[in-house]
Amino acid sequence: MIDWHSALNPAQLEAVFYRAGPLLVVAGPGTGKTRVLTYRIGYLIDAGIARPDQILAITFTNQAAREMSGRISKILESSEVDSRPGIATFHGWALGLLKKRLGREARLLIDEMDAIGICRDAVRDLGLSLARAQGIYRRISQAKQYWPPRIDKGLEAVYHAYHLILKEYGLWDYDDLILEVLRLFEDEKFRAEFHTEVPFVLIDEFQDVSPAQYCLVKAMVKRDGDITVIGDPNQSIYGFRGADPGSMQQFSIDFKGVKTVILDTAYRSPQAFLDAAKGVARIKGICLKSKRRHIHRLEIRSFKGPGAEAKWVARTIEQIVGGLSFDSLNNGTARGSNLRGLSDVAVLFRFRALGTQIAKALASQGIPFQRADDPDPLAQEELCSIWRVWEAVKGRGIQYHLKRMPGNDDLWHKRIQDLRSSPEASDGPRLLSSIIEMLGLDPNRPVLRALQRTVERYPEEDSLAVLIRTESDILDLNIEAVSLLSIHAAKGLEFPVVFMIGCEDGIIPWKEADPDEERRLFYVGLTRASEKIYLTHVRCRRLFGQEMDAGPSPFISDIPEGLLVRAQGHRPKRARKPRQGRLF
DNA sequence: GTGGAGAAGATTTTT
DNA sequence: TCTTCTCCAC
Repeated sequence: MIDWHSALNPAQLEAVFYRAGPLLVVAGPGTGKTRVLTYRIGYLIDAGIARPDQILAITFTNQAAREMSGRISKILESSEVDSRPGIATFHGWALGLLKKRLGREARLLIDEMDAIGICRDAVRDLGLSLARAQGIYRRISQAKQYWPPRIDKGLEAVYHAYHLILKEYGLWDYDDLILEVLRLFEDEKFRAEFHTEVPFVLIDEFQDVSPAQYCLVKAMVKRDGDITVIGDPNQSIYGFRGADPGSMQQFSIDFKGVKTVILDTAYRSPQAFLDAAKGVARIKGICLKSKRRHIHRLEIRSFKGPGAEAKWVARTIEQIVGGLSFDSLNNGTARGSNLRGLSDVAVLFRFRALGTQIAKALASQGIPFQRADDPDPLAQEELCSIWRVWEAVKGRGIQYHLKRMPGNDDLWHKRIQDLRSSPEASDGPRLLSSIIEMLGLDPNRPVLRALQRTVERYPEEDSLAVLIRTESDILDLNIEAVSLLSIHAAKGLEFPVVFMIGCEDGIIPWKEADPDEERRLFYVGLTRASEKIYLTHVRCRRLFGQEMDAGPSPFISDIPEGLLVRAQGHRPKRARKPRQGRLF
């Protein structure tokens, strides 16, 4: 028996039990968003309202999908349900649906790296050699965030050339998945069938859906259907991808009789952090109330340059995990030991480049850390070649992969044909060894051995890309290491101690970005912390060869002064110099 | 197909 | 400033 009432607060209960059509849940940071989603799914199943296969929950990342699956399994431990609800990202779900629906007609999904490569080809074919493929790809992708795609005049030629190549090789890029599914849904009959088969839809992080995804949501669910969307307009930080903080409001207009539930009890952040964040994001109306009683302040420090900033961050982390409690750090009175581990600490920044210096400083202090922006393992040449041969052997995009293999096309063609007709084609581990041998790689290299083990562990997994990426999964929060993250990447995560570095005008807000979105980004950063926040800025930073010395971020002055502690970056100069002169 | 010179451009990111 | 890409010569 599940004890709903002790697991959920009244607002959460209202959301979980609501049964009369479209539901909009506005959930501030740390108010139990995932909790509501998982319990709602659990309730639908446990109460016999829905069969698991009638439920589809869409999350923002694969990681979130995995986490939610795990939590639902836990909730349903005691109930006798054998199947599990569908939980996936938009893209993951779309790909599955397309494969099921189109069978052999389904195309091969390529990643961004390959898509940029194809853009390059398209640009070359058009004789526009000066244009930059990466920029073009970004613009094409931008256009495909809308339905129908918004192709501006200057882009038309490359856009069509790019898609012609995709078609020729039978490929889809990630954005195509959404658009192709939208195409499926244009068929009345298909739509009606879907409405009957999957009548319960839940969407997480709704403030960040793209316009095309929004259209898809409208197609997936009837206007008065059983849809739950949950999100926080103040955490909408993907405007560059077309997301619009107004989409939550729009939901109330587009769906019929929408019920709105507001979750305003925050379990993560202390009130001071919420108030500070609120000041920056200029939030009116909804007021989050913290359940955490302690008095906390945000500490601000100023440094001469990035080097000093990084060094200080490293030293402070060392102190924190060295066993000093926060209270003793703050006011000099040691009160018990709040021992902290490295995984309790995150360093957040506006963009990658800022993380590099911190990484260096941590490395030189011997502090273990992990970065969320580690490069895609498939970008490594060997792994990429292995993946290409694997895919070709599986019959996916043969022509395409052949073109991209180093060396002679015909030779590879023959080798791949041989492999395809041999028995190991359907035996993952054996296929992998053959490919490694064929490529002349040393099978004893640690990366390849790790890959071999992974393939053995998941013999039913057909996609090597999935295996490679799962293994080197971006961020493992259980590892004892400091997390270095962009603020974007930190969305949805929580850490006791958060450092936000580079709080300077021109960095956050980034000078070319939408200032309101930058405010929301700062809001997201501040609401990641549950115990301690350090904000740092430097007086002079060199970025892209240019000196930046515009002063601290204007957002800092939007934080009520009473919530701040201003501390010197290092020993004050004025005190030291004259004394030294006199004494020595 | 490689290597060197020169130019361009440089957030944020999911799949 | 630094990296990444393009172009052209060999």
